[in-house]
Amino acid sequence: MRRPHHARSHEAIMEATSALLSEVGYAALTIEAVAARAGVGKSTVYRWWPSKGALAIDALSSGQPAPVIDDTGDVRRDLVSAVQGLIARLTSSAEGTIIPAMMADLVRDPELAERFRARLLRPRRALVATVVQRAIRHGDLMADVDVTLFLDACVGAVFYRTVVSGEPITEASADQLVDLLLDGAAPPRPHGHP
Amino acid sequence: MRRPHHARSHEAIMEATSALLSEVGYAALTIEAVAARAGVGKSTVYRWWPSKGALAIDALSSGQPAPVIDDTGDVRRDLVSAVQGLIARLTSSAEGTIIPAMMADLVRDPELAERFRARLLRPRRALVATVVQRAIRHGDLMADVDVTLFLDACVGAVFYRTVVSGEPITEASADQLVDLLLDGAAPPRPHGHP
Amino acid sequence: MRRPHHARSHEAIMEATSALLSEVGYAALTIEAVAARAGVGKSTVYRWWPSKGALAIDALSSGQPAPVIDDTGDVRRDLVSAVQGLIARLTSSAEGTIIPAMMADLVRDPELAERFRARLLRPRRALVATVVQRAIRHGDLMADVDVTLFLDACVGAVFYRTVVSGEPITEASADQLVDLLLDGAAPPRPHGHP
Amino acid sequence: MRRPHHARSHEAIMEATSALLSEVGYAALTIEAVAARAGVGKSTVYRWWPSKGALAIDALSSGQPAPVIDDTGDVRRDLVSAVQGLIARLTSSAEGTIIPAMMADLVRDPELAERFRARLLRPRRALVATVVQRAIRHGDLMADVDVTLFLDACVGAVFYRTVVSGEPITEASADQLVDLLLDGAAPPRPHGHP
DNA sequence: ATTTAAACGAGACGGTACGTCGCGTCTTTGT
DNA sequence: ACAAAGACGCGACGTACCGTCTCGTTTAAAT
Repeated sequence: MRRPHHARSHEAIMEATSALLSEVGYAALTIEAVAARAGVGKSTVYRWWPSKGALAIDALSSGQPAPVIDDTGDVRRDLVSAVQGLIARLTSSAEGTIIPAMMADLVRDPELAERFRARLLRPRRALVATVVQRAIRHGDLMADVDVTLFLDACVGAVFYRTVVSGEPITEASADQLVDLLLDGAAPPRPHGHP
Repeated sequence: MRRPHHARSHEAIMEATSALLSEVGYAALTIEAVAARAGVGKSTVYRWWPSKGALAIDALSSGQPAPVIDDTGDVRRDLVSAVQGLIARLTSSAEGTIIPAMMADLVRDPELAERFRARLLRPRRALVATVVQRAIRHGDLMADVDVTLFLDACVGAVFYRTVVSGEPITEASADQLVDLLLDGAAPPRPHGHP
Repeated sequence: MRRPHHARSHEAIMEATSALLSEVGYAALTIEAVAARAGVGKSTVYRWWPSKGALAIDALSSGQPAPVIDDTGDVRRDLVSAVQGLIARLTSSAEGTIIPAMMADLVRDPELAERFRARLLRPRRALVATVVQRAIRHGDLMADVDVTLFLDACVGAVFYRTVVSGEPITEASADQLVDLLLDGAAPPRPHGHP
Repeated sequence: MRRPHHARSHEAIMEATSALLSEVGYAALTIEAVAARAGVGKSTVYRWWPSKGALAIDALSSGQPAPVIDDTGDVRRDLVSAVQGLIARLTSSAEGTIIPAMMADLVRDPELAERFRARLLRPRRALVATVVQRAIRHGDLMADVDVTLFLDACVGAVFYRTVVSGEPITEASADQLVDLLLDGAAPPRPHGHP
């Protein structure tokens, strides 16, 4: 069973990390500063966390306020609302900068990536997945929809636009995107695929 | 007219950067190493490039082999082929690692981000945009499709899945994705939107 | 009567110290390593020994094989043999390195120095002092010889040459040194001091 | 040809080292503190000096005031005066502590030992050697005296007594020692060795 | 053909953070 | 109850690059 590190230092470190993350961002976060701020030796940080990435992931996930996802039964409406939440989160400089900034590390370090997915990604995805799966059961989405791919397209579009392509994005974009994903870009055909 | 930096060193620096990028990746790329490898003083590098990000972008864009996009007239087929190419590029460790690794810097440095988009992104996007726009003209895609959003969804899904969600992705995923984007996830309705 | 620390750990610590001293030397000796090697907690070591110097002194003195000094009655011969033994000990890398290495600590810590003298130095000096004192009684050395100074000159010359001046020294040097100390460097004068 | 490092930093480092040596001693001297005190980056120190030992040796030798050795022609008197100087230097806490403290390092690091001998030892020895050699030429010392051994015995006795045996030593001891080395401990014999 | 100014290679410089090691003290755990 | 195990705050280690800054030296344009 995992030893629940001496509670004192653990908490101090998490708090220091959160504070520094929002003050200076991920790139300028240093383990040295975390330790100093937490009133803790560097080795104590290194003893429990293998890298600043792990530190940041734990700090983010321990302080997160359980994001709420609407679940009214109307897929379109629920998805739009979820996407709007995502856009808000990615464009508010706090989180919106941290996660892309961590990507360089995620790409290099598979263990870190797994920690990221387990602690930050999957919990949030599960919420949206629920909405999608119920919609499938209700016949509002086609039975053969690949839920995972659908989620990737949904979140990926927002993420990519925000971070990579840099095109302007507003909460209004949420409608467009959801329409695209639900109705497709091709004109409706009389009886399915030709 | 601006003197185009002394050809000698410029080329040597670009070559050294490319070589190091593929040998050690973006994160471990250092300007010191580039200068040393190019047989050039550090200040010569700094004179012409403001950051290692700029260096990498120029190195990547100067050596790129003009990606070819099929343009057969069949949107679905052309898009699938383009997405397959994208998947191949992002999962081959070379380029697939470099671009995500640069994101931390892109997010912090708007000028760098602009350089990235101008040199690497827009040229490639333009090719696919052409395909999409013609499809619109031919009536194969709906007239009100937002081309930019469509591209972001298309590329973003692949990018996000590869780098962030980490779900398995193969060239076969290209079909699924294109189907989703063209036909939508909702079941076809008899006469358009209710 | 003083409880002789729990025999088990005491012995294990002494053995670990001796082993490490001969493997890595005094400078690289650490209390952490001693404790680990002895299968003992660090605090157990600290409970009984105040410093690594004390540890080393005890380890050296507990394992020493009672150096034998010739005592044939011929001062010159006995001294030469004693000096040869000293040279051998100081130039064999094991002990020869440990004692000079401890000097930094001896100079800083008077209690440690006293422990060093009591446990390692005086026992050995006493043996040679015996030889010298008998020689004085027999008239082979002058009555006003300061035994302590004589011993310091004798051992100091060897020690200093070995460790500080670094001049080559062999067992043959023993003869030269003893001759110098017994006969002096000045030419013999007809009737004693003028 | 040796590059005479950028004079600025070189001097600042030497001064900081000297100051710290006399304030905290050799054992507590840290390169970090030297750099800080000199207003210099650590790497600048490491660039020019391989170890704190080298730093200390250079600092000591660069600031030394050319010790004066009496050379009156009377060997006994000159030697006594030289030994008195030596005693004074070794018992004044400044130098007296530094050199023994360095010995642990000298013993481990032959290059450092050589630097020590070249910069600190040989210059001083040369002065006394001159006195001894002239005495030999004048017939005041026997022709077959090994000058090096004589010096080692002379200095070694003082050094050893001060640092190792810890016996009390005063400037008066100088007379005793010189008498011992010049006249020997054995009673004068009528006509040389029997 | 000579001058002149820039760009150049080399690399020292003051810094910052790295990740590691051992200190000596203090706490927990298990027997 | 004691001792092993080892976490803790601390401080220094020696290394790697950062971005800036002299240094002479090419090198090619303008005289």
